[in-house]
Amino acid sequence: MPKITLPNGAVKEFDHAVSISEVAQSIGSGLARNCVAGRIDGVLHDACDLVDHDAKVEIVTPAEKDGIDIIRHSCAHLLGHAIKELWPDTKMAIGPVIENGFYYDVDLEHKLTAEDMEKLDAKMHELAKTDYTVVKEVATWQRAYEVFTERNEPYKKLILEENVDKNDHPGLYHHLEYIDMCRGPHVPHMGFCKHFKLTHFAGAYWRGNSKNKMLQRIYGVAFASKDELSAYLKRREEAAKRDHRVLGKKLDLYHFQQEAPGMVFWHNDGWTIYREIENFMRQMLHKYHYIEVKTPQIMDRVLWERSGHWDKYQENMFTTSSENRDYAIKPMNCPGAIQIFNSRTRSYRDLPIRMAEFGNCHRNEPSGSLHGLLRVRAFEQDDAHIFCTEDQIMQEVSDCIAMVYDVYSNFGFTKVDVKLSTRPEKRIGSDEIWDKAEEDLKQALELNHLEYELQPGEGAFYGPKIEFTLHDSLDRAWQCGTVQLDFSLPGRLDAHYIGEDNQEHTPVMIHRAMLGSIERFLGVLTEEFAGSFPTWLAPVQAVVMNITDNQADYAKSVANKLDEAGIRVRTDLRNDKVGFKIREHTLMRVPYMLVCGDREAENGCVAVRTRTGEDLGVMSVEDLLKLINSDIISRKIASAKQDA
RNA sequence: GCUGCUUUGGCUCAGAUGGUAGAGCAAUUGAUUCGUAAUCAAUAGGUCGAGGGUUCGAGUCCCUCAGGCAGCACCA
Repeated sequence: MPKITLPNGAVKEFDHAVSISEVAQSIGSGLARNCVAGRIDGVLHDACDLVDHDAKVEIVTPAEKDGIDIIRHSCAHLLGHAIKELWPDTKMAIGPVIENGFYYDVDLEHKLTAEDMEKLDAKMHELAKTDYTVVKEVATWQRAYEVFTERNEPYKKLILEENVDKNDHPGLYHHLEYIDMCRGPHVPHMGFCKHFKLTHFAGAYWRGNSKNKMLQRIYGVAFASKDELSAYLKRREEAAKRDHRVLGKKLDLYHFQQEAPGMVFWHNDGWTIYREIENFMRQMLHKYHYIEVKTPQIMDRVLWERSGHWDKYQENMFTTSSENRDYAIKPMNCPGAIQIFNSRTRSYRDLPIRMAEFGNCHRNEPSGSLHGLLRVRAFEQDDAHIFCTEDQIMQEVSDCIAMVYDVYSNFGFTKVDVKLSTRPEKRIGSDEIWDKAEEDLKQALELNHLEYELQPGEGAFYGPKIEFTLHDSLDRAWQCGTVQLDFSLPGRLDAHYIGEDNQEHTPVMIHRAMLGSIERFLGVLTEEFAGSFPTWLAPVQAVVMNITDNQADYAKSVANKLDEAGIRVRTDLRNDKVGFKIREHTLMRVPYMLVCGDREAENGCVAVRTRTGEDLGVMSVEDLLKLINSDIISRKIASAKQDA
């Protein structure tokens, strides 16, 4: 006699155990039609699952996140159903839900092609259209094993053997002829799975391990409605236009070429932004009381052996040799910083020492990992190493975090993910110091009121770390800022200071970057602004243009005034229509376009138009300067974030 | 690095079934001097990522290498 409490507080009594779909039916036929699954006392269940005790029951529909995710999950099954019809010898691995969609990893001799994707997509739609009922079977381990033995599904059997307890009751979902194993829940019938699209194929290792066989991964997106699906696809298209690799070419910022894979040729305009970012960071270094140093690009291999990098990262280091000595091109700056620390005797009174370096690093990253500016082989870190005592960790880390947000806010970033990675299994240092270090990082995060994701076991072997992640236009995450504690390197490289007790102590080293690498940061920034850099960063801040040759000299004089005032200004005196020039510089995202016609020349004024198409009217050069300078000083970002 | 795809003039792209390359934009030149997202015309410019091979003949088929793209793996 279950008594069922609904979300609105209403209570329904039944004289028998009822399924969730029956509960939905008892509320209304409309809700029943939309019932994808349900929650019994907060736990997700299939619509066919029975409620046999007093419980709170909620009906899950496609209107909520769980509902649409269930549809996505069922789409993965649908994919399995369809692919087995087209290629019966396909071996199914795993098919989970991901953001906006799903994928399925399959093992199939035949290499799937673009045409195959269309065929598969069509087959899935065809099957879903019949709105067949999905039948859930709660099986025994044995039964499931037999099913997949009979169906020749070695990966499903492996999952059973390695991941499922023999006393468990795995769910078998029958999609007509096709059977998949899943915790569920799944849709009760396939009519829910209408608005999906297969998007691409890629390789993926079984169990995510590169030692294992590579399977074919089939990606798809799915939504509750046709509109949501097409809106999503449209968004993707728009996002692709903001790709920093596309914009980098269009805006003439930089280029890559075959002879230097993963290394940037910065053009004037890109390099201008780069330098502005550096300048800004130097101001921040001053504000947060850092000193700045510069260390050699190449150092003897012995140093890298001592630091431990040779052992661990040899494969990824560029090397060179001369006169029978082996050198490594630095992949990071810490050993260099320690040499400076070690260059004289340090007292506890000197600590903390905050030693910044715009360090150029080279890492021989795997070819397949290179990605525009976001993953390169040569880059400049806005690096710093803080040498401090254990007691100072908390304060220093907290200051670093505050600085990260100070820095990011100047660039207008709103979506910053924070992660805390704690002790891995293989590590150095005592548990006591790890306890303290992790606690310090945690407290520092909390002190700064940050929500963060805990990543247990993901820390470096030498210490825990905080990561700050930014996102590109397709929402791929890129680690930029980081604050890492290091209990290893100072000791390995003989860093020490004299303590209050007149004894030698090893300092703790905090390794920290705000932007990460200027290259990556600039890449993310380009996508964030869709190329419309705020005025303080814009490579060209204003273009002065004439209407006819009559005003050429006047236009030049205006440009000169701006130039003398430190504005990055260019002239466009070409014999072309203003409309043409406006269009061109708008596409180049120049913040201010200044038109000089006879009227302006007579009055010593300019007509001002912004890249967003706004007409600011006619004003004096002095007023214009005030306007531009206020943008620059405030690092104004409004109106910059427009679509590409 | 792995799997798949891809690589044609500065850029973006066409070039079924193999018979020695086309367009738009940009560029150059000329005309036009015309007030806020593209004035008109003409000209020039590729041997098709590199190297092999098959063929009477290859941008077009095969192999090797390199770059790029998507994802996986990696990311001090």
